[in-house]
Amino acid sequence: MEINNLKIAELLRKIAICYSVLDEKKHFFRISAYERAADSIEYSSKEIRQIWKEGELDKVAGIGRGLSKYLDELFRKGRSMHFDKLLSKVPEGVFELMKVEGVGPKSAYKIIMELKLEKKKDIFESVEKAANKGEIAKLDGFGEKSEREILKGIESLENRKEKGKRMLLSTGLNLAEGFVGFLKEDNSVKSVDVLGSLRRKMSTVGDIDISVITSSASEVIERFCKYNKVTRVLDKGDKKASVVIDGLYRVDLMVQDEDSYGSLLVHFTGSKNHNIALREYARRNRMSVSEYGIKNKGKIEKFKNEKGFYKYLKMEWIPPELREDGGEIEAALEKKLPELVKLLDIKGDLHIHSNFDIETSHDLGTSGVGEIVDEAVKLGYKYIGFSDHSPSVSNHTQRDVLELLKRRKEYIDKESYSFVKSGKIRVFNMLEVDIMADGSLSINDKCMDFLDGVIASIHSSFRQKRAQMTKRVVSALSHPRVKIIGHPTGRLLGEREGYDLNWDEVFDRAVKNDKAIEINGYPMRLDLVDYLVKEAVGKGVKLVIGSDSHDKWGLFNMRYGVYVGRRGWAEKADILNCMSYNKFKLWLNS
DNA sequence: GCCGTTTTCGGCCCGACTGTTTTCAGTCG
Repeated sequence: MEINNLKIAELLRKIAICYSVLDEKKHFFRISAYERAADSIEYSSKEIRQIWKEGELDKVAGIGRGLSKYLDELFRKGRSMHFDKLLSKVPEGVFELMKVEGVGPKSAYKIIMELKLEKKKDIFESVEKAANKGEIAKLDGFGEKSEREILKGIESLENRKEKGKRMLLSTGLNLAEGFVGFLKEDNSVKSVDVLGSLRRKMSTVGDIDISVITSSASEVIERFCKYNKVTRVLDKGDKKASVVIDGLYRVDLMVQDEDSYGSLLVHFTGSKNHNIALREYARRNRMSVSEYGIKNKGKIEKFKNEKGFYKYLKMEWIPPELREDGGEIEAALEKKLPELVKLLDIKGDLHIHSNFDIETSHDLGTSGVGEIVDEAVKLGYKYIGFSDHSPSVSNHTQRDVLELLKRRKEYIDKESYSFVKSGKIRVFNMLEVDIMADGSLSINDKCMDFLDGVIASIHSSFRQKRAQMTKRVVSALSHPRVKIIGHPTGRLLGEREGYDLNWDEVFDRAVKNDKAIEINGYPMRLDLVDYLVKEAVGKGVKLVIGSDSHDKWGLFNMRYGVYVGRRGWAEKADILNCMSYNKFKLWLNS
């Protein structure tokens, strides 16, 4: 397995931990340099190894001469003397034990070294044993309470079947909605907002952040901790509280007065790197930023809303989805932020599966064409496309396929007749065709001629090498009847990593052949991935957002696709299904 | 260890909460 960005980021974080264990004071800034380099690499849209091959390592943000040298050695020899030397000083169990809530590098190191657990295989079991004997409470700086908290932390970690698993954006938004409703029942609550990665609409989120304006903070914090899903209270203070819900997910509450609420919104919407970049910018201009306001010449300037906050820093208001320190601060200063695509800009949905049995080997939808069209009309769409999976290759001749397609078209026409006739909506007869292992397509040209448009997607042979995968996608992009590449990385969040393609080649071909790349809004896919959307937009690639719905409610997933587009800096003009019916049809037929 | 509309040297984001303390260290976001 070749070393990838995530692994490099993990390694650098481990090195940072080594430094803080060994002598945090001495290495204070070195530690944050390693952490920032790790973040930068983890969120890089390109593999760092590739960048190294091209000799551009020192152009990556957060990587300078020192890290370039170590990474160069790592890539050439598979290991770096410098990293290995540091790692050898800190037992592996330290990194494991740090997964426990409230246990950081110092505590983990101290427990393991003082109790001589460095050679133990199951560190959690060994620490549990020691804690039950009261050995941890005896250590300097620990007590009975912290011993109990560590035991609780290990227990809750082991209750979680998959440790550290992030939740889907859709799951997080739904859970947060429950909390918001509950908090709003309190009369003293003036306003509730969902912040953090949920507000930035990241495709997966690790926790839920909620903020409240209230006249009685302690009452609201009490109420928050008593919500029926809360299984554990982690922290509870005057201004904030943290709980675990369903034994799985962390929820943080922040309380603030109305006067400083704008600063709080900025602070807890983040991301961390956006905040750091904001503060560095403020510092360069002799100001200081916190969740209470902006300190200028010894006086704190307060802000009721975010617009005022950013304006004071001479910036445009930055949409939450862009707050990732990906150039948004520079753009906001120059007043050149993009006008991001909105859900209301979407005129049609082209990726919809019906329940018409077309004898496919993949999953069928569960709603009929009639009820789906009805729902689409209610959503205000001007056009939709039915894109069922193509019939299975092994069980059908191409003549069978054409026959099935004809029957399906009759069914679609009949079911949508009244809607189309009344002029409410137009319907495209499309298909989601498989890109086979050799790059050919699962139906022949004659069948494709029968359709209004083709989405081509990979549904098999996911483990091919990068070059072969790229060849498959590029050959589909070169087929005259294929207009859209569906869910281009094939990832399934929490289940399957996406395949890596040579994106430069794919995007260049898409532009050259006037094809579109799909942003799939199915919550588990959200694919094309946001940072690749940004790359694509930068190269002028046309995009289509599709819900990939398998029933009429699935049409609502369009919003998640739009969020991904927004995170990728996409404007209305980048998304083809923001065009009118006539323009879209013209493109489809071109 | 990184980085430059004050700087190739001398800075480096800010604050809450907890536990074990007797003024603070560790952890977290």
